[in-house]
Amino acid sequence: MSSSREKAVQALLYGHGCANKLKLRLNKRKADEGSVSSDHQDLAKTILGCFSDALSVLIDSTTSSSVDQPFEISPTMSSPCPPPLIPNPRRDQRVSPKKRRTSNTEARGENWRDDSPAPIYYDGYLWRKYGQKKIKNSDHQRSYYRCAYNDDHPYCEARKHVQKIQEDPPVYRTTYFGRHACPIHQDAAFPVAFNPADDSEGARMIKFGNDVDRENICPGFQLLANRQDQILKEESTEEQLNGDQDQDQDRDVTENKSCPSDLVLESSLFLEDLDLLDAFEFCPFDQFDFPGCQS
DNA sequence: TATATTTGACCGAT
DNA sequence: ATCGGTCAAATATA
Repeated sequence: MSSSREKAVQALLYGHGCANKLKLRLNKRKADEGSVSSDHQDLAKTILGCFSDALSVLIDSTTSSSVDQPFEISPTMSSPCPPPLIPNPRRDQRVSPKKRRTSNTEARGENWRDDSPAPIYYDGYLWRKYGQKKIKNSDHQRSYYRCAYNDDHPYCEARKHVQKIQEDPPVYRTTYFGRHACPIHQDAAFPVAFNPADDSEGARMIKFGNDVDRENICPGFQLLANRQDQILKEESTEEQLNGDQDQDQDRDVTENKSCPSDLVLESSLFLEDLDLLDAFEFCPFDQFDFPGCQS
């Protein structure tokens, strides 16, 4: 994918997350106060739909030449390499590879799952792809990623799988396994509430914390992260006080009983802090493009 | 040259 | 026997 298209997708993903957040806020306000006009709700819904449509168009046009290849916005954007013409004889001499993990998701420590119209590019962690596999009864391949710092810190067992599970609108499921044990990530910003207890209660929390490296790369990130953390805490408290309606909505997101496109990007960065971003002259889109931040 | 991705093979779980 | 997760050489890219 070209760089400009990549940036367009990133911007759309950000916009989609913002629109989604706005819609949820309006829904919640209506439930709480009943004072939200249906016009505003419709407007938010329309905006959300526009972002979804635009993403669908871009993603479709990106993947049309390689149907089974997941849509990737990878930092290095490598092109697919052709299959080797000659099998490597040394593969037969391989000695005792690592034992594979069980396929049981609980035993493997599945922590969190997220469905989105495009693979999550930026979730706060750095990942390295180590495999891709055709999955039975699925038209699409599953990509396997592990923590990019796993080479230096083999005890960090964090992994994630990404697979397209629905065609129209496109839905990509990202499943996270294990816990980051590498020093770089275990105290890092983002993503997931890795506490299974939280997950069982329908938590879709993104945890923002300290991340010195990212702050160094993108000035203003820490301020944003701290603010996001505060917002999430407030929302967490609000949700506990909320009625059944919101709880049911959360449960649907977590259990993936239904994954409407207007809910799948709940894990994206939140947006009502655009004023905050302006205040620090921090381009919200730069968060997806660290090389750009560095320049 | 260093680094990341691709992809067929390997192998444990079912 | 089949499936899915991982390995690691080959390859692509910066």
